[in-house]
Amino acid sequence: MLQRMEAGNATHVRPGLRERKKQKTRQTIIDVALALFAERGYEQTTIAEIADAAEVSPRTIFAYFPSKEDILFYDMPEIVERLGEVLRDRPEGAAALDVLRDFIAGSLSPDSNDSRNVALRRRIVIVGNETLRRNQRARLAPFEQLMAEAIAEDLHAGPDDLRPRMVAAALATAFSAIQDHDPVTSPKWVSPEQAMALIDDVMGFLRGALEVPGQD
Amino acid sequence: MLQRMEAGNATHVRPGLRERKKQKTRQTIIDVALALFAERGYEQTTIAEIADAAEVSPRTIFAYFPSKEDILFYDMPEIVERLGEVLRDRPEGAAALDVLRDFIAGSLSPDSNDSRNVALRRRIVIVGNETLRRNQRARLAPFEQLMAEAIAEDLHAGPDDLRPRMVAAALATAFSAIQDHDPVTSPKWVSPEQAMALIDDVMGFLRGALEVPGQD
DNA sequence: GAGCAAGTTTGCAGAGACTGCAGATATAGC
DNA sequence: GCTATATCTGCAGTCTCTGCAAACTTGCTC
Repeated sequence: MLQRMEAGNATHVRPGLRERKKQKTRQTIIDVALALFAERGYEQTTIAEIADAAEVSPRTIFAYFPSKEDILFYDMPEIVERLGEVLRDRPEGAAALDVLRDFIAGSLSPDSNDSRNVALRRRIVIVGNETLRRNQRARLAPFEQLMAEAIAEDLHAGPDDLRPRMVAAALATAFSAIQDHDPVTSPKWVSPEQAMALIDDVMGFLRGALEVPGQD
Repeated sequence: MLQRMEAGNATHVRPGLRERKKQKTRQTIIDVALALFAERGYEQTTIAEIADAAEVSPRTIFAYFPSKEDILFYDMPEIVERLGEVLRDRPEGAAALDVLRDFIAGSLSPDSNDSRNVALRRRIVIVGNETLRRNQRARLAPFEQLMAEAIAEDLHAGPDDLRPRMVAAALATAFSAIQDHDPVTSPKWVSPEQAMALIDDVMGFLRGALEVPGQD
């Protein structure tokens, strides 16, 4: 099912044709869907049109994504997973907030101009639609959950201590505020440096909050 | 269109038959819908069934509520409005957090056993459904918005200061955590006293956070 | 390379939310 | 009672999403 590559990195494994084809189809669906959403709006784009542009049947779309919206938010599950790993594997004594800071720093400097454009286009689509804005916020819940758990560990907080969840919520809010800063009126990335300065402010604020005694 | 009542409070105005009938229909829809949701689950209840039980046509349901979900969250717009008023009309110098505290205190002691049961039933319905849980969180956004604005005023914070939004998010999170505390496994109200103690903890935490210097 | 098992794609039929429209019905005010 | 106006309803239609079974691909074995 998996074939080792003869050349190059010995641990690198090349998936079979079937798997590669699937990945390609998935990517095509994402690409054409995002293009259509950006061009004519999310609601104005039907599954049938996406299927048509991706040259698959409408039924196939649903073999890849549970819902139309999941096409737009295609990368969330992966990111949640990565964050989960990072937090789980953090060395003893590494504060959750520090790990989070670095994780966010990492996600602020995207790999390529291309993925930058994809991300930007997507943000414009989301901001332009009430329902999507709502649901984006809702989709942050898994992140909040992970962050809250990690912070709770750091604080040795019991399940009834609301502080971890509050801090996680504050972080999620701050992060989306920074990320979605005016993508319509000024469709530019906040420069990564600016963003990190803001994040560090936020971290400072939250650290301060957690250090105030008398709460437990 | 409106008729003054002959007896009783002189400023009291009694709506015409048309309006009263509308209110009654609306209430009936809400009642039967909540009953059906509680009995057989949200997804398992169709608009047609609600219409049937409320003795209106399915089409009429959509004259009253923009979507099936809005039946379940029927009271949110009203509460948002009330919170908006309370915050807008707060006397000079009354801290937003204090006003919020009182507002929450008010909403924790419902008028009647009956409305208590309605609220409890609804929470069970929501908690039992992934999508509804998500969307409940998302529907708190207007509250967060109002709170953030009021807090920003108190702090004389500029639009780029993220603290008001963070604190508002923390509050929203804390509030729903308290309210939705285990409604399935232990379908009981947290006693209002307990709840207020928790809220006061939360308030203390947030006040502490905002007092830490060095952030602006 | 033929052939089989397992995975993938597709079409079809259908449920269910929601919308626009136009005709029927009810209320308000005279 | 009569008319203007608000409300209700049925109808036809769109769209997302699902289950199912038949076609098709791929991977593997002989």
